[in-house]
Amino acid sequence: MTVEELLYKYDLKNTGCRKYILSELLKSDTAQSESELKGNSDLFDRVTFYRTLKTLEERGIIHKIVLNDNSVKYALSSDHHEEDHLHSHFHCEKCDEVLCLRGKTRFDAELPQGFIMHDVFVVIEGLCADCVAYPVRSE
Amino acid sequence: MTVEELLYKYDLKNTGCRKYILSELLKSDTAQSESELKGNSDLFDRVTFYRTLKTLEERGIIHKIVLNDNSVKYALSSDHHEEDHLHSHFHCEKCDEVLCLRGKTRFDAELPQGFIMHDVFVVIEGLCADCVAYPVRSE
DNA sequence: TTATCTTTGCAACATTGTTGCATTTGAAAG
DNA sequence: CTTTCAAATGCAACAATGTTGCAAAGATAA
Repeated sequence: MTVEELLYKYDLKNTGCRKYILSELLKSDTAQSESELKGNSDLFDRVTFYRTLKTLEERGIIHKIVLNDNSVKYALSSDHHEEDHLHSHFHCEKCDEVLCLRGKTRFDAELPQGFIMHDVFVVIEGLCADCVAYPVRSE
Repeated sequence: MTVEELLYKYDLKNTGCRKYILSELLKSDTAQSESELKGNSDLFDRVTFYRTLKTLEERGIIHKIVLNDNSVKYALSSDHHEEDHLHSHFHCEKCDEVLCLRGKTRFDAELPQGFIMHDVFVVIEGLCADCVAYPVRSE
């Protein structure tokens, strides 16, 4: 799916910053932070980035992942994203990559009487296969 | 357990900000944000608060909960905290209270080949019993 | 092409995280 | 009770991020 198709599908105008962000996210299979998305390109204002990410998130094209160090990353949502209330991600402590784990996790909770559960956000901290296989000594 | 006993147990000096923060956390059964802890008291500098929370967290007396809106709350750790690698909390969308759910949750994941899991952080978003029972209309 | 609604850039401000350094304080030793 | 020293605190300062208002530029439909 191309960026243009994506924007058309979600009834959003075909603007520069949106195209830029979506194409960056389409390129990579891991979630990206705002600064990773920006890279060293100074194409758009910081506020434009902020608002564009907000819009894309509100429309459900992308979703936000808040990590335990309060950093934030963004990833494309899958089609059946809204139906799923369990949002699981893996965060590599070494290389900082974030991977969506849709459908690969199970969660269950006994809440106190009267509580209602809407959404569950899971962040797994650990090491990805690359960082296990090729640990970097220099640090 | 008193604040003084707690500090003694963890080999920390009996200082003003530590006593203040720990007594606030002992009072309440829910997690508190830095500003909630502070209240409108101006007893300690912002940086002192920040560093004290950091120290208490590093020593394992308290732990940090990062919510999906990137706000942060703190709660006292239970004794067997270190052994447990599943950290689950409930966040009420309405009243913003955060409750620890130690031992009340189960989690399971199929990670890709070679990945290693260290810790799992879960935040459940929903409504607490009070907010279900007495919904506030004005908003 | 024009008209209109949306997006963007810029200025500005709030909150939070973070460090360095000088001063004060806790508590252990004398 | 004093001295002493490491540790804690307050202050200044800066970075990163979140957020709003407003004017200028851009996208799309007529």
